[in-house]
Amino acid sequence: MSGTARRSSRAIKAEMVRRIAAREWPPGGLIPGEEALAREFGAARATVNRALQELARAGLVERRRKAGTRVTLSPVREARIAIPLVRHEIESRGAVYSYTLLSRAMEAAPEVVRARLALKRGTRLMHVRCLHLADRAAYQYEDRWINPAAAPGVEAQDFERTGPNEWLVANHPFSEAEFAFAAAAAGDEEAALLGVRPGDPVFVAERLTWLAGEPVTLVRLVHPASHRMVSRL
Amino acid sequence: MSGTARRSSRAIKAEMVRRIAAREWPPGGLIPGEEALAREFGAARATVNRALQELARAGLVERRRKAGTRVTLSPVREARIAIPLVRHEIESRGAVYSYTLLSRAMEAAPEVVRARLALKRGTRLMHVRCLHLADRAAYQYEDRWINPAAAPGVEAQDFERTGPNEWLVANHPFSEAEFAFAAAAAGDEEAALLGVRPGDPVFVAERLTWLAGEPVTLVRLVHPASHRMVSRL
DNA sequence: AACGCTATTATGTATATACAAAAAATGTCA
DNA sequence: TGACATTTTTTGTATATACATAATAGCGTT
Repeated sequence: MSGTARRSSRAIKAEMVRRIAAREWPPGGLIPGEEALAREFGAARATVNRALQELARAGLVERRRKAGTRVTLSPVREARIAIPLVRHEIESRGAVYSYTLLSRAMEAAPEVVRARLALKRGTRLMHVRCLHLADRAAYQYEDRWINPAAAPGVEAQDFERTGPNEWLVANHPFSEAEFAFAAAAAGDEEAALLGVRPGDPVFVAERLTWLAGEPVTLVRLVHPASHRMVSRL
Repeated sequence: MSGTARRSSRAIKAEMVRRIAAREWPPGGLIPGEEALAREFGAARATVNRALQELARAGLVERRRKAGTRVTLSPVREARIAIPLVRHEIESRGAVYSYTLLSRAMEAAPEVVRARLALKRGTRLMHVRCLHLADRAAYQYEDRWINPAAAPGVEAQDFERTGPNEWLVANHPFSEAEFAFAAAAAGDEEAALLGVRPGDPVFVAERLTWLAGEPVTLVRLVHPASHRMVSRL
């Protein structure tokens, strides 16, 4: 109730991180309960709770009711990777972006796609294939399936001048997403489009998005091996 | 009962997601203020605030004081990628982890390594090469350079039974890191070790860490192309 | 010992209240 | 008009309180 500076959950969190780093709270060790910490820091339990929940989300501690909170034994560090629009990615490198539509059609979803999107057999999806170029050189090959049920209006889009991602991002936000990255050997068609030899290594990013539980789109983005995805922690 | 469920921040969040999905709250559109929403949902403002903050963290809405909350128009989203210990990664798949040390020596840093770590010419580093196996099959080839100035005690480690990463995470935490992911063609030695043919695609992860500005380690982790790095948003 | 019930306890979350902070909107003055 | 200070609005966060929920520990019965 006092007008003095309150203990911020951020400061509390920082101090907790320090203790974990300094091994005052050793890996695997049980740390004091929220009430005790609240007393120690001179803060409300809710404030300590917030700090601890954030640490738990960051993977530094593990919490269980009744059992208490303990420092994670093997802190899984996390790297954050920005997923920009291809166009911005290319333009930010000072290159000229251009775009080519390869194909666009409503098709019955192939079994692999249907299964990954958990759709009913026979569902028809919009299938778009296109190429993104940086300074006229192939930069990314995009093979995308869009669920019209979750993205009404797709069928009216021709995707002649702008890619489906730009349209989706502007019109159909997603609430959940799954990303996968891998290396693969270029297929004949991909190779021809990207200007590499069949069998050459390519960098593949796959993205699957949902909005409120309904699958929106599954996309496979293929880059030549020279592509590097970089992230700083 | 349904009364409590209705007031939960989860339920409120779900309803908000639904409205965004249904475009009742269109992309770029301003949504009602917290107080109005609290009244509408029959909840406290703190509860609505929590729901909105979670939506903001997920990138679905953008919030600014005084300006209010609006549905995100062009989300430059971020994927978080977990960087676990190889051993845990393998064991969590239910496979048996094993480890083989290939070489360990103090060496003058090659020019490429020296430059990336911004070290003085002639600096000697610990060079460790090893292999991580899942159920006796090659899973990851590790080629690592460690700066003894930032990781005192390396020279006393033989790395016969456990890899350098386990020792590093337990003894020399880092404050900054740079990650890079790419596809590459397997070199002759890598290919032999990983059981693939030279030139076959491999997935390469590079990691560079610093502690308080001083470079600690540079590591190149090579996986067969079957490896997928997955992340959920 | 094995099982199941209950009490205990730490975390999880909602609420009302109060105040802080940021930023847009507005007013003031040269 | 334009720069700068002030007001107002909206989100951000701390607090005390209350109750919910999950999981353990303990007890008693068979």
